[in-house]
Amino acid sequence: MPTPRLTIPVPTDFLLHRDSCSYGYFLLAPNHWHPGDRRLDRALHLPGGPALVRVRQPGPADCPLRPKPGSPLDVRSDRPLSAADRAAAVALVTRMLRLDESRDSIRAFHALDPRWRRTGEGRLCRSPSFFEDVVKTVTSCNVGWPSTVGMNRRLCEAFGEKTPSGVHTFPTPSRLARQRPAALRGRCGVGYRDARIVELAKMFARGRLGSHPVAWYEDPATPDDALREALIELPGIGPYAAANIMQLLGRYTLLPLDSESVRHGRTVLGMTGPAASIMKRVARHFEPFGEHRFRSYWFELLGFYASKRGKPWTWKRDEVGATFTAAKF
DNA sequence: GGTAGACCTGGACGC
DNA sequence: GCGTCCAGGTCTACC
Repeated sequence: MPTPRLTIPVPTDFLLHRDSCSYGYFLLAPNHWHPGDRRLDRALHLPGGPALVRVRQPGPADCPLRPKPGSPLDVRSDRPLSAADRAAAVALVTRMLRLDESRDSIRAFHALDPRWRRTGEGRLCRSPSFFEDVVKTVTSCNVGWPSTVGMNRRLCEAFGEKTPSGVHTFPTPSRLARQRPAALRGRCGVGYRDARIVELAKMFARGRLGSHPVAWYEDPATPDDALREALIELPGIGPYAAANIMQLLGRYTLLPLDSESVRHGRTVLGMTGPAASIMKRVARHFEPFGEHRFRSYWFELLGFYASKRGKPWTWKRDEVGATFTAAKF
């Protein structure tokens, strides 16, 4: 029987507000975090058509905004969901919130870097699809954060599908693959990234990225070195983007070094000198964290942002989106 | 292999 | 309100 409601079990350490607001993508359309009632809204492509899901993790009756870790997610949709819709929604939310990342993986990270054991931080949110993660990464290159926010919002508005409540999904590869680059540039303000995004969309729509099937990139058995090499061959993907995509694929060995890494080296780690030298020293600084070094690096950055603006789950998307840039710290 | 400059947008700044 | 400058990662041409 179609119903607009479902429950999703989570790992015993999972906290929605902490773990869904753990990476900047939670601020990018079509994601919408509501700090007031600690709810994540997200428009999804489901077998029966687009639907908006509202994800909450209810706490006890006397304290509904303070769930116990591991409490199941309460998901409500803006339309009834068939069995196929429900199965797809569970799979997409699972990828987004990394519900399939084991507690052992989080424990291994905390064993190497105990600074995050008390808070329990370790999961990094991502997109419901590999394609969206790649496009979001491309839109984050060579621009400040407000531009990334704008590009993703306009991509959804121009080429996403509307759910019954009027929220747009993220565009599918096949939809973007059919566009002329000039349409993306004109309607979404993606600038010179236009042809690169369309080319990536065509590759995803065909099921092959460069010389490998899409599944090869998501396969945990694919060696890190081969994966990085293949990613860098893709249009719009350089060393920074490849390292970022790798962490989104659950490989935390590389650091996506950028201007923000230099800012962190200077203001938090007390490094001085030219940017290129600081980047190398930041990379060396995190080497002791081995295969979890990105998580150590990122949660250090996130802690710095939190010291300036409060915990991420208190950030309002539209306010933070307009003003949040590393250069301001 | 390393480096310089173009790419495009939006924010900051000066007037 | 307008014009100019600048930041940001990738790509290409060139040495």
